[in-house]
Amino acid sequence: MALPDTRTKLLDAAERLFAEHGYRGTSVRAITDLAGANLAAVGYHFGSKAELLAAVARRVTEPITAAQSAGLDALLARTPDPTVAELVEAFAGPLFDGMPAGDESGARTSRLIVTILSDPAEEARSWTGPDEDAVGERYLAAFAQALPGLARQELLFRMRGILAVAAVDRVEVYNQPSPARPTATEGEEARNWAITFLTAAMSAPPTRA
Amino acid sequence: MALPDTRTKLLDAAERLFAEHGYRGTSVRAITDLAGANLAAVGYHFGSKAELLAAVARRVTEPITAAQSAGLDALLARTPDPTVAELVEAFAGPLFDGMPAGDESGARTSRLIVTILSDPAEEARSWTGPDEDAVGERYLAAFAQALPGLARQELLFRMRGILAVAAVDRVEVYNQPSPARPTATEGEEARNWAITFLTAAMSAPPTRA
DNA sequence: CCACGAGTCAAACGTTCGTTTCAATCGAAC
DNA sequence: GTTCGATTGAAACGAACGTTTGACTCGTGG
Repeated sequence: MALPDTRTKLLDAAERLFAEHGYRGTSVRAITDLAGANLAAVGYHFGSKAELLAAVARRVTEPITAAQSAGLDALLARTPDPTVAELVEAFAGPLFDGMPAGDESGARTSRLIVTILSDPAEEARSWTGPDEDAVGERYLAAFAQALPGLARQELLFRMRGILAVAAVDRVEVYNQPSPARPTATEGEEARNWAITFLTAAMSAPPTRA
Repeated sequence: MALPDTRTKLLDAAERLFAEHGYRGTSVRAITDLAGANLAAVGYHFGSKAELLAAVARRVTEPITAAQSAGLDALLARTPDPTVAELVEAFAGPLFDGMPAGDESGARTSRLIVTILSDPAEEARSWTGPDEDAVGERYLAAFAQALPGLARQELLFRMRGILAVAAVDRVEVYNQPSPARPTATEGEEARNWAITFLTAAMSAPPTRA
């Protein structure tokens, strides 16, 4: 691990390039060049470009999903009835925490999320695994308990809204030229703004039919 | 206009295919095939694939921007101090109205918006023109008046949140297989949910520093 | 000392891409 | 009836793509 092996270097390079230029906009040659590896290394270690994307997506989303799950565990251990604000913090927080702003890796991570989430390439679709689904279901139940009277469909809509804000927000930030990038404190600020924004949104009374 | 000319047929085909498969995932050949035109027609009428995308983006965003602008005009004509709810309705409403759900064109439009908004292709960047910027500035001022005490930066963050929810929401809907697509009443429902969600979010008190 | 398997390498494969070329076509103006 | 500009047609261009191949390197176990 001191010296990253070729497989890890490929994952790093692919993560960065997929985040910057999308799946289709990134060539295998660009990945292997950045990784300092041979062109055939992708085929050897991952089988194909699409499987490399899947591996990258797994590596990026796993810690976020784990943090969301652990956050809900900690919350429920403290109280059986978490507030909406607490749930939003636990659910949306990790979506921003993967991003130590100031470091490029943060914006890269979020950029990758939205890229994968919205990439029209067939290979990028249905990237969520059973883990993501399970965590989503748990939060869905917790939010339903904290928001009685809200129809399941509308609740689903609102949880998608959380993902939308968390993911898309950083796109334009990332696209800005380097000097305009957010500093570390600005990144923290954005996180707090998002929590405020989303807590209020989630707490809204049900829409009258 | 009864018989659409080649140029219009190319715009229609490109809009649909860009929305479904993204800029890079759509070949010029696929566009001309769907339009029933010759391969060289894109080069002749638009110069290049990138300029065709710009023309499509312009055609899609223009009516939305116009509706947002007219909505703000109507609002300000009625009262000098619109509420946050009224502003959200006027700003976010047109983002959903371009989408007569049940018809495919709606989902296509929103899909195209998020595709263009988040497409990592350089050609798809900086697609906003002076019109979009001007409307955004006017709403920014109106929201600032309705939300005194909110820092400009946080207000900008929240307005990006509106775009995020309006655009991303429909991505997963569109990706679902046909039978699961929303019906017309479901589309109306989503619009109302979004207004509720976003009005509450925009009305949140400023984040404490 | 040798044999073996994992990993790397340069090279080439066939395909698809955006664009360009130039001849053919067509309707309207003269 | 002919000329002319606008448009369309078939074909080809070079470049870039993902993938595959087969030889080579090298540390390790027999």
